[in-house]
Amino acid sequence: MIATEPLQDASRESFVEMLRAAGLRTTGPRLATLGVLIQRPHADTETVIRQVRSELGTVSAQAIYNVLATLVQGELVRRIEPAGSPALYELRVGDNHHHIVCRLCGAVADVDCAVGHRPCLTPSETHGYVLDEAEVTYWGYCPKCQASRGSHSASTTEETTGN
Amino acid sequence: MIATEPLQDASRESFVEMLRAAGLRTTGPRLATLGVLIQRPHADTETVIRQVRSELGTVSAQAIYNVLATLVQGELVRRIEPAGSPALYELRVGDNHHHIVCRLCGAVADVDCAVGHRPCLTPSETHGYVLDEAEVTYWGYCPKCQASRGSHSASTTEETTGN
DNA sequence: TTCTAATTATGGAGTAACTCAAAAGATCGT
DNA sequence: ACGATCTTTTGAGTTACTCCATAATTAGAA
Repeated sequence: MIATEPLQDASRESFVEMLRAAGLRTTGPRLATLGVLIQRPHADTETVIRQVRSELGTVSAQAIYNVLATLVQGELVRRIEPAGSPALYELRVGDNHHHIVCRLCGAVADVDCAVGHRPCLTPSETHGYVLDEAEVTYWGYCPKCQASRGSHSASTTEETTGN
Repeated sequence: MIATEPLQDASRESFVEMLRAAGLRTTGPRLATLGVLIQRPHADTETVIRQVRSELGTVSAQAIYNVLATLVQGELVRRIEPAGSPALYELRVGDNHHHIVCRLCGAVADVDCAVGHRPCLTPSETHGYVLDEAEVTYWGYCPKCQASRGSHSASTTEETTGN
């Protein structure tokens, strides 16, 4: 499942459109990165690098850092950074959804936000701050880690994420 | 305001008690760290190191990393890690309060949680996860950064935090 | 109070996850 | 196809840690 994904090919057209709509040039690393993120929501940088390389051959890590930063800035990609985890990236943007993170293996799952737009919650006291977003991170144990409780056998398998 | 703070001396007794209650030995770096955190909620490691040194003289950075980790484990201190920021530490534990973070300067303020115990929110769909905490981070602009909008003059002054 | 066992601090090395900058290369409007 | 502009490469540098072996300190027993 490394060369010529049908899924990728099918999405390629829309990726090009997405990039153009954001005023960005279409380059190999950008298309490949979008392809990885469609297949692996919540991928970290290292996963994106590995997957993009398996598709395109040699690509510098710096290029991927640039691509991800550009896509985030262009609002095609959202970056999250749960405590203790490196940055994770996802294609789902604009719906202000939230995340559940497993304390043991770091697996991430999406949770729809009941409100759906930012900020979905507002505190009673804002200390003079002007708020535009409420980010909610739920912490707990994923199904797999619940099974192997006590024997803390983390990091061997993941769940909803695909690192 | 560097040597012999009255505040510190007043709190010293209760710090000793806190440590003993958690089954921890009372050492200089630990007492000094607690002292710093009472004066500067949301201090980062580097701030704690600097302040502890100004009080005790030479203390290794590693010692402070150890102290902070120990205090967090003993539940005397809470560690938060807003995206884009190094770890921050605070003495307020056990009330499940939340935080407002300034997008420009990183200043952090506390927000009381209406519910007050964990988890204060529960999502509709948990994907099989067992949840024990809902962490809310509000993002926005602190009063000082609102004043200097557009001219992005961040990082010069802080607000509620004291880095 | 002194000793001993366990814990804690030091110093030095090492790592992950980035960021910065200059030069070579690719993209796209014309 | 051309050239201005944007991307990628290459390589160095930074931050915020973590790991380890050794030395120092502490708490509680004798």
